[in-house]
Amino acid sequence: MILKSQVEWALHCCAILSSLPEGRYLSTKALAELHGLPKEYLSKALQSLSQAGLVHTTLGPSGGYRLAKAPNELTFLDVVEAVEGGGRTFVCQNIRANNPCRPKGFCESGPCAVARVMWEADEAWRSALRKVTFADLVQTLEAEVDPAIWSGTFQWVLKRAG
Amino acid sequence: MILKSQVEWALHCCAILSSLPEGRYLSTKALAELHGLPKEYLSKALQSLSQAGLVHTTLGPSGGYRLAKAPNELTFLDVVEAVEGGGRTFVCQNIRANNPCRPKGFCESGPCAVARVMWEADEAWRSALRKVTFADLVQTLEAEVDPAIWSGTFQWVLKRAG
DNA sequence: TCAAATAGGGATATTGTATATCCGTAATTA
DNA sequence: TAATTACGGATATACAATATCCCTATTTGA
Ligand code: SF4
Ligand code: SF4
Repeated sequence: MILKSQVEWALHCCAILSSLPEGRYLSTKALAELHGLPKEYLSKALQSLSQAGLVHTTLGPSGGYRLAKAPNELTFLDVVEAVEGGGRTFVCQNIRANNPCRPKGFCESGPCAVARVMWEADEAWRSALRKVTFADLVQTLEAEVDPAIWSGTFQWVLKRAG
Repeated sequence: MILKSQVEWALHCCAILSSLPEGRYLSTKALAELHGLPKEYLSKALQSLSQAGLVHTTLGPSGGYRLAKAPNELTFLDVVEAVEGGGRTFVCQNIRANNPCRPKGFCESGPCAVARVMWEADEAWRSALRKVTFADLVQTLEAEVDPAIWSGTFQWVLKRAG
């Protein structure tokens, strides 16, 4: 059970977009170059973000992406669910219904204890991701990343932002 | 990102083994029949439990599986990790290393903020599963499952347990 | 006005993992 | 001794993740 790599890509892209000045847009091409990723495939991840309403887009030269909300309104969970989907990690196949001791046509009353425990764990996972915003992330990165690289990257991005 | 169905199978099998009288063993064949599952494939899941040391096995006729620990010592996390593996759901591909603004050979100092957030969420998930034991589960099931089916299943199992 | 650049979407190929089955071996029991 | 079991290896199948390609509509800017 591993998250698709698109999740990492989308998280990094949103981190970059979070520190983009108001009103500027950054293209798929720039984001792909910056992270060393296949442009066409990264585009799919960004489209997922767009469909989820997390980013805003413009067309044409100098077009691209910007965040649709302020960084402190955008959570990790938003991004993860946009590309990974909001489904449960535990899908119940209702194998209890195969129990030969049950009378035919016996109807179960709701999800059983096993499934509920697993779903609570899912919720704990989501809850942890919901607590962290991209404002938090940028703050941490600013403190941790080498200042030369940080500002170098910022300049690199600004030069390409439309 | 979906858990394999083996996880559900293993959880159900451990639930059954939890209410098995001390010293008795239940075979793959019986467990497969009870849940309506392919015997050969279910066997792989049970072998995972065995390799993880969660169950004890005996060979020959009347052989099979029993829990290696008491039900209140066996957690959901034990079983889930035995069949799904203990790896992280977020695997960092270190795409920050592709940043063209970085000097060549620049060496990152440990995992970055993005990965840490994701790993903390994983830990929250694991923590939730670690809190629930099979003693808890059996207690819940006894209270919820139709008494006729519960005791019927118990008899069915006893008849086949070696 | 027009050429270039962009997001977006559909089609498709490739890869990898989950699912499932089959068979041989060693151990154990009745 | 014959039947039954766990176990592991090999293999086949189904499906999802990964990756690329191509076409369209839109917008920019020269
Ligand atoms: S016991 Fe729970 S998890 Fe298992 S099949 Fe029934 S509802 Fe699903
Ligand atoms: S920023 Fe974090 S998650 Fe992304 S590649 Fe670097 S270490 Fe991995």
